[in-house]
Amino acid sequence: MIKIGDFSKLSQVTVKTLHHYDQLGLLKPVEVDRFTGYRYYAVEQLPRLNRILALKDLGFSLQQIAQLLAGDLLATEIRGMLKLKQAEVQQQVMAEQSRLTRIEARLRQIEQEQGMPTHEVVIKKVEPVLVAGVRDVIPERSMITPVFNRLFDEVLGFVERQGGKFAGPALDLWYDMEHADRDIQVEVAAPIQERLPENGRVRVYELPAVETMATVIHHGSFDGFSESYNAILQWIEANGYRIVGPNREIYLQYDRTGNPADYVTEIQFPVAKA
Amino acid sequence: MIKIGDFSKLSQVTVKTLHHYDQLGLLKPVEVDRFTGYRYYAVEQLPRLNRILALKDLGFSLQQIAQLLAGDLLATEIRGMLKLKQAEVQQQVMAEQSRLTRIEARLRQIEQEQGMPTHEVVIKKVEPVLVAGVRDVIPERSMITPVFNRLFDEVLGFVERQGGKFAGPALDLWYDMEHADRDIQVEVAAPIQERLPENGRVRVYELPAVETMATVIHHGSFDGFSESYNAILQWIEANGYRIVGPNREIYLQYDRTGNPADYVTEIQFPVAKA
DNA sequence: CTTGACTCTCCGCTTACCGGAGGCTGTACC
DNA sequence: GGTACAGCCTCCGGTAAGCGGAGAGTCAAG
Repeated sequence: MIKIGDFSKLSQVTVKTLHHYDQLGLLKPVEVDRFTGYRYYAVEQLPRLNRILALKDLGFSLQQIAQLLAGDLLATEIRGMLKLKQAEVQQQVMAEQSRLTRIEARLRQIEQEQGMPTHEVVIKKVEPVLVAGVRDVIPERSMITPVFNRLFDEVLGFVERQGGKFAGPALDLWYDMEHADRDIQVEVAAPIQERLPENGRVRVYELPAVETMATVIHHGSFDGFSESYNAILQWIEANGYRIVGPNREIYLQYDRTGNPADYVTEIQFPVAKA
Repeated sequence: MIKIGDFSKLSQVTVKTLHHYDQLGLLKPVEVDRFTGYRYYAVEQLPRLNRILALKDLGFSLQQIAQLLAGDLLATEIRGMLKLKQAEVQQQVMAEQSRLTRIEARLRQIEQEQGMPTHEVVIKKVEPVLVAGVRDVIPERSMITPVFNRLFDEVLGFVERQGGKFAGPALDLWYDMEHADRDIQVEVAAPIQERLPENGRVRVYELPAVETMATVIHHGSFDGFSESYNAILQWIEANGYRIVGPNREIYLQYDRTGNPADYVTEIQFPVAKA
């Protein structure tokens, strides 16, 4: 029977920690003086303490260790907890490694640009959206703006005539993944609250959810779009993703008659780990 | 100017988190209604929020992000923080991988033994200890106990005669790393509080510190020692360590006239990552 | 005007302890 | 036997990054 300080020295575990384990019931002293409250341990308790430390080292929480040490678990249950933990740690390792990749990419970027990059790419999950959309083909690049304006008017007019309600900013999709210069497949769409009957060229359907969407915010006129596109495409390349669907542009702030410097657009690319 | 809920939907960041960032000063709403306290955000704030998320993804704390975004850092300082973070994450990855190794070892052990292993190996750091020690050679295995008894008497008698004070349990060291059967080099030592003059065969010196010591607690008579030795040696092997010095045995609880079932001994092997 | 969806602040909770305050206790030394 | 002083006790608060909920006030639509 030794005092907590000596037990602490033997086991290399702080007194605070021993207090904590006592409180949790993980490792109770063999005796507690009823008058002074002093805790007395036995060296025979070292194996249990070591077991606690070993399990902690494997990544288990003290709660789980309490279960594991309670002794009322079957070998298969213990095996199950270990398997689970193994999977968790493997996840963790992969996450850290992709973090490393991103840090390296950022370091390279800093060398080049002498400062923090201006375009931040964020991975997010996108929910499905009910939209009214019109698809069309743009014959050549110079026609993009006029065609888009026409398509927006078409879709917005449709929703208005059908008495539908807008539910969020308008967006477009580029089905042409090869970046062709002519005959570009595009779609313009407006999120709506409730399903409307289709009419003419306008289709009403649900834009699919995307589990991993790489996104970047473009701030300012459309002239600078290519910069943002470069940034996100480079990021996708550098972080080992590949594009797996049409990209979207979401017009978070856009007014055809307003100041282009105030425009805010989100560019989205559905991606997956290469 | 949009309300927090809409900003939350746009950015996929919970309202709670936005509250938190506001409080920390990381991302203040462009306007707060002075009467209602309602927060109003602008879509132009999305880039900053995205930058926060990106840095968080790299593993930075919100405090560090606040610094990074304050803008009063030089490019070299930013680079330094990234380099540091990179090293940290690399450490982390290695730690997780060795954790995986340990989990696998434990799983194999469970398959074999149908339950939790009985000997827990723990890595610890050992401080230097001032000891009085006697070195000797044991001609053959059967002589271990008598020789040890004699050496213990020799050391303990020396300390007593010199008026020294014991500072912790007695221990021995096995210099013979090849596990020879005859002419085994051993040392028996007693920790003492203050330096004493050497005398006869007894040397007084400091046992070196060991950064990574693999240890296991053996509970019971010395007959079962080989089991504990097997356990720790297997563990060292399975976890990619190698032995880098003489192993020690520390007699935490030992009384030559007591019940051997109560003995508690700690076996220590200095190791390093292979 | 009412309802229901939002929003506010404040409080407590999470993990595995650490640090410190204020107050006993044990022991070594004179 | 007295007195330091180290050791021990309990209780409280803090850590990072929010989550959950209570209770109260606010906004927009019908």
